[in-house]
Amino acid sequence: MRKQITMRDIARITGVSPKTVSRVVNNQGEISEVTRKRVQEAIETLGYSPNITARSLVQGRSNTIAVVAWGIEYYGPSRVVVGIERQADEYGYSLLLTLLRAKETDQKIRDTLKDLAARRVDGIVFAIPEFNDNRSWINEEVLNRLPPIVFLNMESRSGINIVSVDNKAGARLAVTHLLEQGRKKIATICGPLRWWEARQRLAGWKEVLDQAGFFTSGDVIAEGDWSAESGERAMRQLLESAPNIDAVFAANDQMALGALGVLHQRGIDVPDDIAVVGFDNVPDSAYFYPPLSTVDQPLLELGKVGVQKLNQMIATVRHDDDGMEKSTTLLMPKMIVRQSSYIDNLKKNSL
Amino acid sequence: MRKQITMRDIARITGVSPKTVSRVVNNQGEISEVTRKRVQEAIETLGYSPNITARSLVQGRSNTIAVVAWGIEYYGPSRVVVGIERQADEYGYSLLLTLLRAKETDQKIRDTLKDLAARRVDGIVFAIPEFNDNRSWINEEVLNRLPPIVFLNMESRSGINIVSVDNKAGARLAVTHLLEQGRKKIATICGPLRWWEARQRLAGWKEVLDQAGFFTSGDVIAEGDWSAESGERAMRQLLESAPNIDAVFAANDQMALGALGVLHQRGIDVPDDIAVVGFDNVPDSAYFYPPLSTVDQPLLELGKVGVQKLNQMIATVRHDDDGMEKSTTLLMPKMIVRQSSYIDNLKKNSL
DNA sequence: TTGTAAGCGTTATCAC
DNA sequence: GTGATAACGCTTACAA
Repeated sequence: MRKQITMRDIARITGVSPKTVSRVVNNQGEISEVTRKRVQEAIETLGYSPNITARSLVQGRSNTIAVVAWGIEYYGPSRVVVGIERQADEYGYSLLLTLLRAKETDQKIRDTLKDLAARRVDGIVFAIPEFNDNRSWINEEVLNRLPPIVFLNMESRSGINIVSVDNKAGARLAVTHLLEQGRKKIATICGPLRWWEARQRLAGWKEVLDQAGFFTSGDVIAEGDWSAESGERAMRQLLESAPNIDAVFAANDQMALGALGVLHQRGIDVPDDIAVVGFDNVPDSAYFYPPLSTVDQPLLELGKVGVQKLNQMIATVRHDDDGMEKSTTLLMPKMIVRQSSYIDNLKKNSL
Repeated sequence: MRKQITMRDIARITGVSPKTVSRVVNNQGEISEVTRKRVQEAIETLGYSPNITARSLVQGRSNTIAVVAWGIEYYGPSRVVVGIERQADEYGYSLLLTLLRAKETDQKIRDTLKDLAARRVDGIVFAIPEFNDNRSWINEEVLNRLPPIVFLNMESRSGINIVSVDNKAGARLAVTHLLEQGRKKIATICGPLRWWEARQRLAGWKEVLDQAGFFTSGDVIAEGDWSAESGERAMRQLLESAPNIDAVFAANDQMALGALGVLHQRGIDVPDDIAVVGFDNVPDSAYFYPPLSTVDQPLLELGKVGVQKLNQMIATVRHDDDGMEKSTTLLMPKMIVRQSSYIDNLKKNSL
């Protein structure tokens, strides 16, 4: 990586014009085999590498999209980023990764986005979970100054493009499954309720139980913070406030894991005494003790569909079809039944 | 994001030269308060955003570094990327993320790096684990055509900059701990031995046992593939080939988790009958049943130190001090003792 | 304190 | 098929 070799250098050496070198590099236009060969050889031997920055400048597009994400050290967010990267790669985009902390101010978020706009990324995937009022900065004026942007996992809303997993439906799956297993008193360890996803999962739980005519009073709800430790706390609280429960729906697998630990300590059998269902289907959940029933989210797909939608927006903007309809796409989770909630008929009969 | 507003536009409107606008934008040079205000206002109202691509072109630096990574859906790799992102952000670099699959060919790796060079990233963090011969492409000729590059977690080697966690030392910690707990027949579930890290961990296990004069024959070694499922298989194999073991060192927490599952099924008590130690300290490991003793790797730091080193390389190249010494930096893991390997004295006496 | 001119390395346009 | 010329939007020298 000494002095940069430019197109001009290649042109001078091979005795052609820079534009011809450009044509060879980009495989465009008709070129005689002779010159093409000669140019290509010069490129090889000199180790010429086209300066993509310059190309971006003149073409007005960077072939780069940015993802603004949070918490990629956790399973869910990192899966989503993987999906985003794969689809971006497929489309030929490079991926700029920007990580935010959980509690960023509005100002910080806007500065980050402004910076991405300055870097002239072609589009942005906003993959920060919705909580508190961290969507309050969204308005037409701000969006107009930004490249095309698609939001992941947030409440449906007009004027912007969104792709979300249907968390409420996922919770419904879990609780319905528990009802089908004959459970009657189903408590929940919900996530932090300042998170939209946590509220959705709680709402799904409530919806099914309300319809079935079961209680959903406060004593069968314990709020955690997604961590296993908070799951322990919540489980202890539930055993106190509602000792006669026969099932727990935890809003994520970590909290379910914490709950399992408490149940072991107390000698409460899972699933015979209390069934447990989680949410997320983290890989380890199949090896928890006992293997955890859970709700699988299509996280890879969430990322992919997000980029697909973004790519459409980018294409639309380019063609000046100022009219791409903004919409929300919902992705469906599915139920994974394992031993923490399932008693097979053989055993059931003998109980 | 309609037509791009340029410096010229701002200049024309405020009646100053483009260069003055540039000075305002970059806070450089002395400018009268009057013009600065005027320019700034114009920038605000027009929503001007400087084109960083153009700046990169003229300055010959992109203020971007790239990370080439693998498996960020797993805890370890994602932590490393987080560390990289943080340090990059601190230095003012943007981060380009490129993900590779496990089994990429040499050619694919080289193409990827070539592309990053074309994008004129200022440096590259190569965070692909070393396995098989996926380092065989490294040679001076290739490196010379690449921006500064630092390698993470690979065998020490002259001519390149490396930052690694000392996996062998980590394994030694684990096995030493088990010996101190009075264990005498310590088996291991090692990782796939085509991985450098797996070989290191196995070597650490062997080293300590050899020194202590204990057996390390094949029947106390079972190879897994890092997955919990392979941990199950390996544990079953060990119980068959060496039924009298009193401890297992698993080369990662997932495999330890699988092993725990098998031990439960067989009614073998952990840690009374068999102690188990893992490696990685994934967050969930504190909530396994029983809580897992493990070796904590400084993964965030690995990423950070990598970027620090890279930043030095970048600075060195710029100053044409062609002489930054290439070196390997080793980071030390630490032992985390939990209940899967620890019997406190009270209980010990009563056994 | 501010302006002018040149150039960064490409590609687009239009000509030959 | 190939080339000349003018951008792209900014910064660096150097002037004023």
